[in-house]
Amino acid sequence: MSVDVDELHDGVVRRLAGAGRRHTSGRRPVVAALVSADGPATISELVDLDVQLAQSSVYRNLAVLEEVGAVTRVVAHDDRVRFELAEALTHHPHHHLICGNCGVVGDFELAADAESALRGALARIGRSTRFRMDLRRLDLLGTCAACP
Amino acid sequence: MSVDVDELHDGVVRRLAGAGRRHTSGRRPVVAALVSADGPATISELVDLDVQLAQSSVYRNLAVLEEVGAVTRVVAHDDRVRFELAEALTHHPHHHLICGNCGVVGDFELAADAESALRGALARIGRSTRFRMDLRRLDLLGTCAACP
DNA sequence: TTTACTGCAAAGGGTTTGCAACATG
DNA sequence: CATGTTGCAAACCCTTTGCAGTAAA
Repeated sequence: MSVDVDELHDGVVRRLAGAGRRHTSGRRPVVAALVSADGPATISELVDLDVQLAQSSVYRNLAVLEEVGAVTRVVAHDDRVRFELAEALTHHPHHHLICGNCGVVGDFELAADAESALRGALARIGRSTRFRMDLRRLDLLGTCAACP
Repeated sequence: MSVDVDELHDGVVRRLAGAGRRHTSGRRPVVAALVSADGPATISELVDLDVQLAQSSVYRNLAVLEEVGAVTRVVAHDDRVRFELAEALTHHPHHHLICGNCGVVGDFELAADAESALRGALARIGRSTRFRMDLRRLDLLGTCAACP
């Protein structure tokens, strides 16, 4: 991921501090793992990366980091929840491609014109429904290369 | 839902029979509940509709109905899984609007031109990624009318 | 020094499964 | 009648919570 890691780290610290939370030895590796992950990571993946960390702490830290706006919860397949760094920190707006078979999640970006066209269409949809559309999430289901 | 219920029912029976499964008293009410539901229903909603049914049977029947292509699993919020009748039976292609706050799910359709434009864009995305895009699912996250 | 945070283990809650009885084709 | 199906209850698995000790600011 081509992100300035230090700047990203500062962003996390700033957000934590702003909410009266601390930047601890248990949070740091979680963020680091999310930085190096090439897509939304499951909790068990994060736990496995650092056996030192207690599962419960990872759960709690992800909750805090989400609360603070540093990470985003990604709902993909039916089983596990996944997390990724918030776009506010990565400056990499993207959407998700979900494999309907195995549940793996990938990221993709839309070209600027496609993105704005889509946003326009969605805004119209939002007006005609009982939903306020903000395109906070656009997930697509397909089949990944590894699946039949 | 403006669907020919008898035809739909026949479709379910046909699919079950084709897979060597039986159309039973436990499956019928599940399908009926999905027909009357105005959107993807959670399993607990389905169980509550007919207290006669054992939870485990509802789970198993939904799995069978999905296997047979009669119902579709909808992944929405982080907690509960939802199910809806397969489009092959309802002939009502649609996408989903998910409330990012409370998790409620609504359906929506795209105008034909918007739909085909979107499909074109997605086909291009699929080619540039490791995914085979088939637009089997297009879920959008917004905020429902009932949430702040 | 205050109080957020951590680890451990136990509790929760939705989903799955084993098994014996039952019902469908 | 052969075998798919059902109910019940126990087993599972991921996630959450209580608590006492620890460590950030």
